[in-house]
Amino acid sequence: MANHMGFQAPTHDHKRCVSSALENAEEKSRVLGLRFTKTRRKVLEVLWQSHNPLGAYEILDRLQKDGRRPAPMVVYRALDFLLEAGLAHKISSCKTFIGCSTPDENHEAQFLICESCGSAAEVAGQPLAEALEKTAASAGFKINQRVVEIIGVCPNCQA
Amino acid sequence: MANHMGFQAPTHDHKRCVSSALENAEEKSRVLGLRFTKTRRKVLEVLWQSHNPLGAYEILDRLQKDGRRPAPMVVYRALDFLLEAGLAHKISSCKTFIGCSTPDENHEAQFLICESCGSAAEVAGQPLAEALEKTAASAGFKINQRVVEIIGVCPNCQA
DNA sequence: ACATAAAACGTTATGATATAACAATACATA
DNA sequence: TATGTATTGTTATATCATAACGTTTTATGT
Ligand SMILES: [Zn+2]
Ligand SMILES: [Zn+2]
Ligand SMILES: [Zn+2]
Ligand SMILES: [Zn+2]
Repeated sequence: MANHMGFQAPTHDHKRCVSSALENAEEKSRVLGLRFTKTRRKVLEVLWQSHNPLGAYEILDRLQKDGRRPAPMVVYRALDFLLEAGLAHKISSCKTFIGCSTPDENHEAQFLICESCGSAAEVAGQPLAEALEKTAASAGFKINQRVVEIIGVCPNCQA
Repeated sequence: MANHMGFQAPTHDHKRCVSSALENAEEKSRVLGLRFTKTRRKVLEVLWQSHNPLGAYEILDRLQKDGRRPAPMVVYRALDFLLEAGLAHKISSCKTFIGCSTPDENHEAQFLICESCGSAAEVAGQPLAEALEKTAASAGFKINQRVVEIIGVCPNCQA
């Protein structure tokens, strides 16, 4: 079962987001024969502590609580796996990482990022993807990868 | 007069791109009362040496040829000015900078970036901007800033 | 169960990108 | 020319990311 897209209400049951994300990851790894190891699981857990994207060194800080702080490589390697497996995304413009809310199928994510509360939400890509495709086609350009990061204010912070 | 959008043919007269970009910058600075100083001009010249975005330290390398290599701050400060003035853009996903090809009016740029030759082209934002707006609106999100960077293969490199 | 090879991990070191802070200089304008 | 403001020069440091290599764990064939 996939998590929802879009921004979650402040009152939502976030434990469900977490457990669902981890179950999805287990399941996807099992199906694809990927090794969802302890470190990788822990990093994904940390990413899902909130809907706010985290920098690699913030992730390190939070891993530290379970003992001594690991070296940066540990986190970057785990992140490489999670990105590769489609279980997390990188947000280039903020140099941060976030758990994928719809890991069922691999996809490139398009994000809305709130500059007030720091949360980020994936948005459905289809209409956007078409607009990108059209734009590229008219320039004779062949798309391989899309980076779409929209910065602004989320509905929760507007209220 | 504005430079063109889209990818330039390999045979195009690039000297015109350069002179036009610098003239535009002079003019815009004059009109807005900005100080288009020697360093800022030199950095913009370096950015316009090609249609390929450059990292800050690549820019430094190229400034070096006119004497000793300045400190990174020099380039980052000049870039801050150029970005602020709408004379250049940052491409987050590549950590690079490129001269703006349509500096007449301030705008956020959307880029096509060729992973084969490294060149990048601004594309007309209107249809895309509408798609983004629609997507955001349906999530109740208020847009302040857009990052759209499409990676793929340019028409020149497909031929 | 055992041997073997591949994958993942731990650790140290280093590279690449970006900013802070402050003194010195150039510039606008009164 | 005097005065305040913007820009520059310089040193140091913060932040983000990867290289390299030896050890441990895991999967697989015998
Ligand atoms: Zn949640
Ligand atoms: Zn918010
Ligand atoms: Zn040109
Ligand atoms: Zn190309």
